[in-house]
Amino acid sequence: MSRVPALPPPEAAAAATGACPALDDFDRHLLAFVQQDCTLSAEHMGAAIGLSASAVQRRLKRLRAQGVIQAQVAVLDPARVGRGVTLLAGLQIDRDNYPVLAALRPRLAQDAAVQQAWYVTGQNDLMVVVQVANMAAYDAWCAALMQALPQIGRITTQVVIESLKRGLVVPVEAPV
Amino acid sequence: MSRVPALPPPEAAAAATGACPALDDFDRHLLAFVQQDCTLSAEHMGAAIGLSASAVQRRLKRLRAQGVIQAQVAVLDPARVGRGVTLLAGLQIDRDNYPVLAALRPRLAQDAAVQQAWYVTGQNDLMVVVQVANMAAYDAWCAALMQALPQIGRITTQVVIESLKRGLVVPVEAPV
DNA sequence: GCTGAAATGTCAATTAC
DNA sequence: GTAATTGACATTTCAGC
Repeated sequence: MSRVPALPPPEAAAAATGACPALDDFDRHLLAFVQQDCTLSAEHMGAAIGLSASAVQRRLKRLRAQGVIQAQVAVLDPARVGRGVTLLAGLQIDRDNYPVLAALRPRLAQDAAVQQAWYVTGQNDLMVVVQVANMAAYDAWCAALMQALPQIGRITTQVVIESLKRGLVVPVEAPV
Repeated sequence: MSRVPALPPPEAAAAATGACPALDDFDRHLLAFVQQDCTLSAEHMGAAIGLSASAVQRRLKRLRAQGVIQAQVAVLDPARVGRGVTLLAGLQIDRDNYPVLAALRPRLAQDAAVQQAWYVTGQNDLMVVVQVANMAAYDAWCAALMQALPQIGRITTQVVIESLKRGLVVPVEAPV
């Protein structure tokens, strides 16, 4: 009759309500896996943590639907596609021109050279990671940005000599 | 005998040699696709750019083998896994202690809170993107780092108020 | 002690590689 | 052609009455 005793779902019930994304240990293990390699088969991951392939698929589907998994993407080597130069641009906005931040948002989003952008506290108002082919391209990028948005008072540049760590991996530990 | 006329590989032959990764328009289109969503089927992408599914799979396999595609990963929402606070830490190393950079490299690589790290020019020697649960955790992170490596003269912190753009997408345009 | 919801595992069928 | 994903169904566990 019974072949395998169904394993007890700890707080899985609460997670399925949809509202509160309470992740259990299975979820955390799966998230750790797919953050490193999302091409692993459900069977492979399930065998590693003690779940069937179907259960793994269901959980990943739920995590995608809940927005915990935002996307599954390929990471390229920038140098191999002709964008080997990375820079960190610190943007300072004049005190009286803070509304320009609203205009900056769509511009940064559409700008292919902009890889990441944060609105921050401190010396700069915005920090932008820019990926270009060479310094001339960066110079042109700065010129175009400052011409389009004169409210930008200053751009402080930090040239990346070497990228020591690159990724969007977020640690998924137990909530203690 | 022959059923389907072998499709003309433009500079694919040169690329397949392994040495020179000359990307053609098909490759660039595929890279643009998979950077946004690597779960798209080969058939879907092939139909969009005029290639068979098999051809798409061959090209993607080659791009992975060449290292153009470094990885395929899931991107998580940091807030949904309890790491909603992002900071940019600027590390300054004392002039006489530059060898500490060698010790920093493995430490940053193993530190789960460190998402990205660049060795840069300018005011700071290193810029580090740190992802933590709250400011207390960041304080502890700084304390641990400075205790482990006293050669770090100063850590300048920029707190991320809002992430305007997040990703590792690299534009893949024609070489021109 | 019984009933209902939720999650798992197994199997078959579809799809993609 | 092979492997993996998807959907359907029976079974088990837990919460509530």
